This record gives sequence, C-alpha cells and structure tokens, in this order.
Amino acid sequence: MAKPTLLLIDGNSLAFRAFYALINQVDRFVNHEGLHTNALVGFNNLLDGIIEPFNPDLALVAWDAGKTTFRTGKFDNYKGNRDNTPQELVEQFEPLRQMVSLHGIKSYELSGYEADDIIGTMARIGEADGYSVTIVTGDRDLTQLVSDDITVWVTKKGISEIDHYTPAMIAELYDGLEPKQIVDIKGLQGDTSDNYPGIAGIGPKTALKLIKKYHSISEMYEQIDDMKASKQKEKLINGKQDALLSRDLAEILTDAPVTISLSDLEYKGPDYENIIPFYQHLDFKAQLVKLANQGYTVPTSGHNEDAEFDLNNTELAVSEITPASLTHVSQLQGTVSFYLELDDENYHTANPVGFVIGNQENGYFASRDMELLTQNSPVKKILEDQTILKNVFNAKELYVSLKRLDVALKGVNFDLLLVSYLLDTNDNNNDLGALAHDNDYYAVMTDEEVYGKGAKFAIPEADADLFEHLGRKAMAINLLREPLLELLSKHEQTKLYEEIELPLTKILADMESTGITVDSEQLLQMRSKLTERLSELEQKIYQQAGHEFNVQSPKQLGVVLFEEMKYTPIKKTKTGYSTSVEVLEKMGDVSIVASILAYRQVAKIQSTYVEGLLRVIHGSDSKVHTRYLQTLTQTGRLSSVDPNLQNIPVRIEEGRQIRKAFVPSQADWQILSADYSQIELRVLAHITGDKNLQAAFINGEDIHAATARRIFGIKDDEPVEGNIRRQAKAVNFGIVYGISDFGLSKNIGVSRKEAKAIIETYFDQYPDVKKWSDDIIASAREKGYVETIAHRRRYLPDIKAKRFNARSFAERTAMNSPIQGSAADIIKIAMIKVQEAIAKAGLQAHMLLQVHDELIFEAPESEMADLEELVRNVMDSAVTLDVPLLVSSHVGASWYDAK
DNA sequence: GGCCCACCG
DNA sequence: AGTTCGGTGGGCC
Repeated sequence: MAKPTLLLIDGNSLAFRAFYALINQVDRFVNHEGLHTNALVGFNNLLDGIIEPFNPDLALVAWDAGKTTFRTGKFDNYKGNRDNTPQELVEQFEPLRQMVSLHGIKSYELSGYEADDIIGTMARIGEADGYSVTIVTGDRDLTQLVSDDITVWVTKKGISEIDHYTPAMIAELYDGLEPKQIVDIKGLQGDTSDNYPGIAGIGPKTALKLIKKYHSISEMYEQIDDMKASKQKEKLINGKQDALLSRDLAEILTDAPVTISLSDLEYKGPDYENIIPFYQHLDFKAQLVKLANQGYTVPTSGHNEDAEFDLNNTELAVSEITPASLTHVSQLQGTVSFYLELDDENYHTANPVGFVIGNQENGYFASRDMELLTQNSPVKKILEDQTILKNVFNAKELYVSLKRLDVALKGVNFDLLLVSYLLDTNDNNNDLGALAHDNDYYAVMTDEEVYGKGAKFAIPEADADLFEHLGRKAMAINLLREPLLELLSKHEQTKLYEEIELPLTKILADMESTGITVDSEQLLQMRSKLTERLSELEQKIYQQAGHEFNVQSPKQLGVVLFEEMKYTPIKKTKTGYSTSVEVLEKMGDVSIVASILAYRQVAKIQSTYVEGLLRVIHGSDSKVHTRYLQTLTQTGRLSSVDPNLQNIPVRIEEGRQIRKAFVPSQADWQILSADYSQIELRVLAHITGDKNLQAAFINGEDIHAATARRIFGIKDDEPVEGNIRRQAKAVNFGIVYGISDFGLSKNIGVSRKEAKAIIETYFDQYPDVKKWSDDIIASAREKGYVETIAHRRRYLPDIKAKRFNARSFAERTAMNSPIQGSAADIIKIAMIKVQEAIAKAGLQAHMLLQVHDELIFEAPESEMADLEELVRNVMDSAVTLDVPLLVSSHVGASWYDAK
C-alpha cells in the first residue's frame, strides 16, 4: 500500500517569492480597501494549483515567528543584511494565514525558531512515522533535508515553475554528495542572502572539492595537519571559527521543541462557505468565477455599488429549435438577445456553428442549423425587423456574418462588447464570459473554458453542452444590459454610445464587407523584382562579412558586426546587441551596414506587404477585407487587422509603390483620399485654450514655422529655414507625447541642455499648454481617469504609482490620450456624417478605409468632383472647435496616385 | 510566446 | 533609472 502523505509548506519563503514575482505590478494588485494582494494572489495560486490536487493526508504551513531566533543568538548579523520587509508585504501576512486556514491547512510558528526548523523537525517525525513527506518552499536551503522519504519542491522563476529535489538529483547537482553534506558546503562557502560568511576566499567550486574529499568540515579539520602547505590550507586554518559557525547556522534543526504532533495536521480541504466572502474581500474575481463554475454560489458583491445585480439568477431555459417551437420563436417581440457562434475570429471567412435567440420572458432557443436563418424563416424575419430590438455581443461581427448569410440585421440596440469597452477601455477582451466576469456576472463561462484553445479548440459535440453555453451568453447579454447602460449614463457617455460608436459599428461593417480591390498582378511583379534584389543584397552582405549567416537574425548579425568585425556596440537590448536602424545609422559610412539597412527595408516590403497582402486577397472578389477593431485601443482609435491597412508604406518611395496595387473595384472609378491637416495639434489648441496656438491656426499660418519663430525668436520679416522648421515640428509633436529633454535632444540632434531650453521656451510661448498639462495630470490623479471631448474615458491607475517609471508613463498618457482620443472622436463623427451625406446625395461612392486622420473612398469618375467637395465639407464641419479644421484631398487611379 | 525590428498616424 | 503616444506583423529563438 502507498504510504500516507505529509505536506510541509514554508510559508515565509513562499510569501516572499510570491510577493517579488509580482513586484512589478504591486500597485495593480490592491483590493477595494487598499490592501495589497500580490503575494496573496501568488500564494493562492500555489495552494490551488499544487496543494489541492496533491490532496495530502496531513498538511502544515510553517511561519517564522519573528526576527529573533536562536541563530541570531549565535551570530548577531544573521540575515543582518536584509532590508526591512516592505510594508506592502507585511500587511499581507495576516490575510495569508487566514487564507491558509480557509484552505483547510493548519498554520504553526514557534518563538525563537524559523519556519525551516519547524519543517525539519516535522519532516523527520513524519519520516519516522512512515509518511511520505513533501516540502514546498522557495528556499533551496531546505534541500539538505532530502531523503528517500522526503522530497523537496523548490519554486523558481518567481513561483511559476517548480524543481523537485530527490537524493538522486542532489547527487547529480553536488557531484555525488549526500543531502546532509549541503550544510558543510554552505559552511565553507557562506551564504550572502542569510549573511553568514563561510571562509573568505572559498567559493562553491572549492567547497565542493573539499567536501568531496573529506566528507565533512569536521573530518576535514581532523586531517588538516596532513594537508600540504598552501594558501588554501592557511585560509582554512584561519577561517575555522567562521566555518564551524556558518555550518551551524546553515543546518536546519530536526529537533526543535515543537508543541504540535502529526495528529493535529489533518488536511481538511477548502472551506468553500467561508472562502467566498474572503475572496470577495480580496477582490479575487477569477477565483470567484472558478468557484461559481464549480457550483458554489457567489452572493451579490456588497462593496461595488456600480455593479450590483442578481448573480444568482442562473436558471436558464434554453431549448433546441424544433418545427413545433418555431412558432414560439416567431412570436418573440419587444427585445431579444441574439448570439451567433463562429469557428474562427475572422468573421469574413469563419463558419457559423450555432446561434441562440430569446429573452428572459420567453426563454432561449438555440440551433446549429443555419438554414433556420435563411429563406423565409421567422428568425430571419425577427433579425431584419427594425422594431424588434436586439441585444448582442459584437454587433459588427454580427452585421458582417449575417450579411454573408443574406440576412440584413436591423434594430441593434445594445452591444455588450461595445458598451463594456466604452465604460472601461481595459475591458476590451473579445470573450463574452471574461467580460461578464469583469462586470461581476459569473453565470457564464469563457469560451476557453468551454471550447479550449489553440490545437485543442473544439465546439462541443453534444447539443446540450453547446446550447447551454450559447444560452448563458444570450442571458448574460440580456441581464447586463440595464446595469451597464445605467453606468454609461452616469459616466455621461450615452451620447458617445448612441450617436457615435453604435452608428459607427454599422458603417465599419459596411466598409469591411465592401473591401478594397487589390491588383495581385502588380504585387506579383513587385515580388519577382524584390526577390532578385534581396538575393543580390544577401550575397553582397555575405561577401562583406566574409561568410554566410542569417541576415534576418539580430543575434547572428550582432555577432558579425560587434564581435567578428569589431565595431563598437552603441546600444544593448535585454538579450544582446541592438541592431536597430537607430544604431546602424550611427555607425556611419560602413558598407555592410548600408547593405543591411537596404536588405531590411526590402525584406519588410516583401514579407509584410507584398506576400502578406497576396495571402489575404479573397479569391471570390479580388479584394482584401480588413477587420477594424472598434473595442481595442486605449485612446478610442480604431485598429486594423488581417490585413492591417493602417500601416501601408508611404514615407519611402520604394515601399509607397505598394499603394499602386490598391485600385478601384470598377472600371472608370477612382480613388479619393481626404485627410485632416495637423488634427492633433488643432485639438491641442482647442482643449488647452492657448490663445497663441489658436491664433496660428485661425490665421492659417504654417504651424511648424509659427512654433519655430516663437521658440527660436525669429522675427516676422526673417525666413524660417528648413532645418529650423523641422526641429520645431519635432517639438510640436513631442509636446503632444510628453517628450523629455533627453528624448527631444536625441530626436533633433541638439544637446540635452539646449533641448531643455527649447521645451521651456515652448511653454513660455504657449503658456496655457503648460497650464493644461499640469491641470490634466492633477485631474487624472483626483478622478483616476481622463476624458476626450466626446467623454471617452481612459482610466490611469498608475498615475498614483510609487514607481517613477509607471507614474511618469501615466502622466504622459494623461496628456496624450485626450488629444489623440478627441481626434479619434472627430473622425468618427465625420465618418457617420459622410455616410449620411453620400446616401442623401444618392452617390454610388463607397467609403473604404480609415487611417486615423484620413478617409479613403472609391467612386465613379463622373461623381468624383461632387464627392470630393461633399467629403471636404463634412469633414471640416464635423465638430466645431475654437480653431478651424483643415482638410486636404487628392484623387487618382490608385491609392498611390491619390496623393 | 517573448523579443526584436520595421511599418503607419 | 529612464527618458515620446497609439497600433500590427514577420521572423527568430
């Protein structure tokens, strides 16, 4: 029969490990009362992930009882070099013990002894009583206890990985030594973290060699006279006291006067009833979700008034649609929730795998049969009925997917994904379950929990399982609607939602479905030319380097440049030499560097753009259909994926050629591009109220020249030289980003001192810009968030962080987000108005793309003049600011030509 | 899956 | 001690 098991846990060392594993995020793990929880989180994961599955018969967590122990009596400086335990950790010790207790594990400490000694003692007692003992610790010192019946698990990499120490492993690590000899090694080499010395001048290698030869420190000194004279012998003789003391300190007691016995240590398992309020107190939402999914009820959370609704309403009435129940479905009215599941995130190509429709009053109806959405089905009728309001999750995905099934979705009224994102841009997770959990609703699982991820992704075969999940999603959408809409209203975001984001969703869906035509012939021609250039450059580089290597590997390139060719490294990355453009350009006129820069440029065009685009052209219509992510960025911008059409090359001619492949979808049509000029600087002028900055725009001045005159004191009748204007331009942009003197000096190539003076002059000349910057940071600190002109909100928890870096970052973000985000608001409003105007004018034109401050259209040549005027008028009047908005536009046969 | 690098506004 | 905002994608290791 297998032996009974005893688990001994080193509470202090694991708490330290857990704390420091998440030290970078210490300010993020704080509960609603301000208690830090990073160590609690890590410790809890350990208990859940390791201890619970292990399910021992007996378990104990041992804790240090205080700073003074019998070891400090022997050696004043024992652990004397340790900094005081941070307050953020100290405050977690008491809840840690509660947590241990709620997991059904006994805690124990003993005055005058360390946790190690309790563990050593209990381990030997357990071993003698016939237990298989496992010790879990963050401290490798405990490996001295390893025996046939005692295994030591030591966490590493924070606490995410664990090494299992057995006698065989010790033998391997210490060249055949036994576990108990580790203390002799430590006696000789010392321990810097515990601050005992060992023998000066004896390191790990010598220590190992000596103990291998003499077995122990005491045997070594017995034979020391026979040792031949050497410096080492002298060190050993002089250090005898230190060695004996250090050995003593390193040795873990196995006979501490503990007052507990094995019979006190029964492992009871978690106390579910009481651990839930405990987790709630700590704001451990993920843990609550786990418990809820295991069937443990989570009562309504008390502290978060904003999100208080009935989590216990988990009764779900979901049934498969049958010919008979179709009558019920057809009678649905008022408001319904609809959810369509796809087998892939790219909804332009994914297959629908099931859907659900219904509400709380009439129940939910699910099916895998997509035929039920087509022809004259009642479901299609409901979806196309403007008067029946739909609650959905990700309306844009639904518009596009349903359009592919020939269903024209109407009456979308609530989009859970969109609303959650507007409430908190961090809630941009595309998973409905996860997002519901963020809003304290736990009666639905995440897709990963139900479907798995990666290679394991699979839609459940059993109808009951799939329909339950779909039904719960639909129910979550319905139940979250009211509380979240109420929050929107509290945040003054109802207009943002109803008049900007929700209408925009439909427009983006149409743009995506329309797609833009890509001339693959053009790309194929480019590809063969670029292939040739790449192989020429490659050969040249090999010649310059003297051998072949992977030019695309920064690591190999670093070796070639900075080791073999002995150029001086200018900058390092975390993993080695930096070989970025910035570095390579600083290396000056070196032929291999020029070749590499050229190679990189061409390789980028080839792989990302030529080949990347060719891969995503749809065979059916020769177009690419990007997806705009409307709920991702922290500022309110869109992003574009599969393919990304917001970063098509433009600055360098060779890359710009790519734009020749973007052409109108029909003969005799053209491309129109219209973009806002300096929209962010205009927004800056508006929201800061700075009269000097506003005057420049109102008077139609060249803003960079105007800034140049101000910061470099150039008189009105003197010209602004190109290089000076370029510097001023960098300053104008830098201000928007919260640049430092360091950053500006690097950017425009002046000294740091000069850069500092320039920034100061800028703020003198535009005093209200300075005032606004200070004010917005103060406001962010007070409210915890910043806002755009349309009340788009970004929370900045780090604005109060103690860490300089995190705080500075938050301060720059506090300035930049209202500017970048307001610009995003403006172009979104413009898109809605342009679409309306095009419809009203009865034009055939399509809006195709948005690139942050630019809109791209296609239209018949015959209506292009009208379209251009319409677009310009709508864009420059989209909103009224204290400065004018300026739009420039161009027409051409391709995107390249519309410049 | 993280890192480096390069492209966009 | 680090130093300019917001993104996506390819390739390496």
